[in-house]
Amino acid sequence: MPKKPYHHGDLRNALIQAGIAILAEDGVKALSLRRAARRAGVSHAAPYAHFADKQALIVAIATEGYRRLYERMAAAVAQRAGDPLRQLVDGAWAYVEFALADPAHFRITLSGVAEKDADHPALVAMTQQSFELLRRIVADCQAAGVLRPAPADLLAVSLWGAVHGLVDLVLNEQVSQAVLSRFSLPRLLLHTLSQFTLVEVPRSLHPTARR
Amino acid sequence: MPKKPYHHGDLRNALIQAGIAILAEDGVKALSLRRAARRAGVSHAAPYAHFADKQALIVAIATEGYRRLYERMAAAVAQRAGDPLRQLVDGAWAYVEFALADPAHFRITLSGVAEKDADHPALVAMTQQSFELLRRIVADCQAAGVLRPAPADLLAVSLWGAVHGLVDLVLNEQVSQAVLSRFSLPRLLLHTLSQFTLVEVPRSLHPTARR
DNA sequence: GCCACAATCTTGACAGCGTCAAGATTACGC
DNA sequence: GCGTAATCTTGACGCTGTCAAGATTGTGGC
Repeated sequence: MPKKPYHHGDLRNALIQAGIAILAEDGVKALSLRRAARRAGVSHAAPYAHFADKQALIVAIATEGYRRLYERMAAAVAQRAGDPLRQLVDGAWAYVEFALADPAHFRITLSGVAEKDADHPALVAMTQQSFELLRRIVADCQAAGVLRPAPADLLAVSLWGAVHGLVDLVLNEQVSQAVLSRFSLPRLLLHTLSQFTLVEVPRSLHPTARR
Repeated sequence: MPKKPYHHGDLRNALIQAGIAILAEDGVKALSLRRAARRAGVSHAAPYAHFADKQALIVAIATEGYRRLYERMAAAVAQRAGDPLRQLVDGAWAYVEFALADPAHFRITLSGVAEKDADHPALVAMTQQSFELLRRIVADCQAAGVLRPAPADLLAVSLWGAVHGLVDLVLNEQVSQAVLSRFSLPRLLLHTLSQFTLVEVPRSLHPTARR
C-alpha cells in the first residue's frame, strides 16, 4: 500500500470527484480549486497540471453532470420501452430526481457556467446526446398521438424548458412554500406535462405514487 | 456644488445602482462589494454601514430586479386590458425581454442567490406581487376559455416554469445554436404558450412581428 | 446654542481565493 | 540508462469578504 507517492496517479479524476463532493456538501459558492486540491491531498497549485483554470474544472464537473443526467433518463426510458407516454413522464421525473438529489451539481451543470462550448468537445457531445434522447422521446410520443404534431426539435425545447423551469424555480425557492405544499412537485410536473399531452395522463403515473 | 462630503447621502441606493451597472457590464462573477464601493466613490468597507454582508446587497439588487420585472409585465398587461390572450402573450414576452435586456440582473434576481426569504420582507413582497399579477392573468384567461380549468395557482406555476425555463436555457446557451437559429426565441415562446392555450394563438401576436 | 450620542465613513488588517513563476520529483521513450 | 516531459510543490501577487478601531458628521435633548 503506497503511502504518499509524489505523483497522485489519477489527480484529474480525483479533482472532479472532490469538486462534486464539495458541491454536495456545501454548495456552489464553496467550490474552489484550492479546496478540491486539499481534498485530493495535493498542493494548491497542482490542479493546474490538469486544468487551465477554474472554468476548466467546472466544465469537467458539468460534463460529468450531464453524463449522470443522461444515464438516469436513459435508464428510466429503457424501462418503459413501447410506452411513449410513460417514457415521457418517467424521463421528466428522472430529470427532476437528479436535480433534487444533488442541487448544486445540477445547477452548475445547467447554469451555463461553462461558456465557450467550442473549447470543450466532451461537454458538447454530452449535451447533444442528452438532447437527442429527448428528441427521440418526443418523436415517439408524436407518432403515438400523445404529443401534438410539430417539428420535434421545437417541441423538445418547449418541453425541456417547461420541466427545467419548474425545477429551477423550485430549487431556487421562487415558488412560495404555500403553493408548493398545496401542490406537490410531482403534481406540478404532471400538470405541466398534461398541458402538452393530447391524451389524459393516468393518475397511476404519479411519480411518487409508484415505487 | 458639494465636492466630497464625508457622508455620501444616498450610499445605500448608490451601491445598488452600482451593482446593477457592474452586472450589466461584466456579469455576475464581477460583482463585488469593493467594486461597487469604488464605483460609488467610497472606501471598501463603507457598504457595511448599509448591508450586513454581500448577500444583503444581492438581496437588494434582486428586489430591484423583481420590481423592474413586475413593472414591465404590468405595463404590458395594462396595454391589453380586456384581451386575456394578448395579456398572456405580452406578459410572457415582457418577462423574456427583461431577461434579454439585462441577463446578469435577471439571473441574480431569479437564481435564488437570496436564500433566507424570511429575513428580507421587501423581496418577499415583490415576489408575491409579481406572482399575484401572473395569477390574475391566468384566472382571466381561464374565465375567457383561453386556458384550461384548474387551480389558478397550479396553472400559474406551470406557465411561469415553462416561460422561465425557456429563457434560462437560452440564456445559459444550453439550447444548441442550430435549433435556436432555426426557431427564433419569439417562436419558441409562442409554441410553448400554445401548448397551454385552448384557442389558437394568432400569428399576428408574434412578439417581434409587432412593434 | 451646545453637547452627547448615533450614524456614517476610513484605515488597516486577516484569511481565502485564482493564478503564475521557479524549482523539485518522477515517469517514460529511446 | 539517460534526457525530456509530465507532474507536483513552494512561494508570491492582487483581489476578495469581513472585522476592529478610529475619524467625521448629522441629530435630538437641554
